Amino acid sequence: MAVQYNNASLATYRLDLLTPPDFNFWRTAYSHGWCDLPPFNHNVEERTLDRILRLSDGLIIACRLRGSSRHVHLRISSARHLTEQSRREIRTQIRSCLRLDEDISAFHTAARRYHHFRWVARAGAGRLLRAPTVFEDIVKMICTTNCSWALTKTMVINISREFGDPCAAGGWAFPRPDQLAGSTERVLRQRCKTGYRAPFLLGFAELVASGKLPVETWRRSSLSTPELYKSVCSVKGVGPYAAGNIVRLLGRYDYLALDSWVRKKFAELHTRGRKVKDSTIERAFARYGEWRGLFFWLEMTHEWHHEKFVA
DNA sequence: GCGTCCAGGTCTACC
DNA sequence: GGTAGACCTGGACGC
Repeated sequence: MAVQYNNASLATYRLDLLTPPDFNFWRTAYSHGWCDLPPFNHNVEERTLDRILRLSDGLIIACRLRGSSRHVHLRISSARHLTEQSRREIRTQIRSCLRLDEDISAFHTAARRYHHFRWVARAGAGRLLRAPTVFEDIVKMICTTNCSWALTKTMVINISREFGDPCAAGGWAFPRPDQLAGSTERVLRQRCKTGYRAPFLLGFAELVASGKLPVETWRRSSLSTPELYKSVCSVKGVGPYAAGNIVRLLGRYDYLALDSWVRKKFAELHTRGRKVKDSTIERAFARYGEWRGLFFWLEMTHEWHHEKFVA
């Protein structure tokens, strides 16, 4: 679902975001599968990341992001004039997606202590792409559980198309909680292919839309990580794997978020393919303390960084 | 082409 | 606290 830029009625704007010295655009954009799920899209050859954003006045715009040494360059397609307020919102949302305001210098300092992780700081790795909203991250994470990546993509595309608002440049904005809450289990099952996850997604959207579950406050929560993890686990359909990944996107890295893929990858890297208990994996990474979830993910995806990210 | 089996996380009921 | 079975889809496999 590529964003189209050939509509003559669209105005094009350009914005530049200054980035921290320890930031690498493409390693962040391609840090995990989110770049592959709409309303994100990406182009590996051109190293661009596309994103459809919803602004507070209801305007839906398309952005194409490209990185350089100290900037992220945005090309924005909009059907309406972009006010200064709109531009501020776009900057804020993209900065949040790319974690530009997250200080990971302590992580890079820790990484330099380990020979096999020295590449991390040199490469500017460690920031994980996230959605503009916690709501979107959690809906997508539920859609990753207990299925193939192809089915996850199908679910997310269908949810966006069924409930999201169309973008003039092509594609859809991700639906708001109230838009998803207005659905039914039947529609989610049959048209979105979410299967047994339908009541989980509907219940979650209803709680967020009603204000009973203020998930957007979780990114600035003062709760300890175990307390925050417990809150995330309280969402029906979110278990240890999904919660571990969600708290990473909230900026907490104490959980490994084990799923079948990383278990297999760990076995390949450490035990010649022999399966090991989860507790063995936990013990192996315990020494990395509060950053163990991030060290773990970067080790599991080390090949990506060396095969796909050589600058 | 059809039927069967299996993988993939989480929930609930039960022990 | 631990375990078994159900949930749903799509891919692999055998016929």
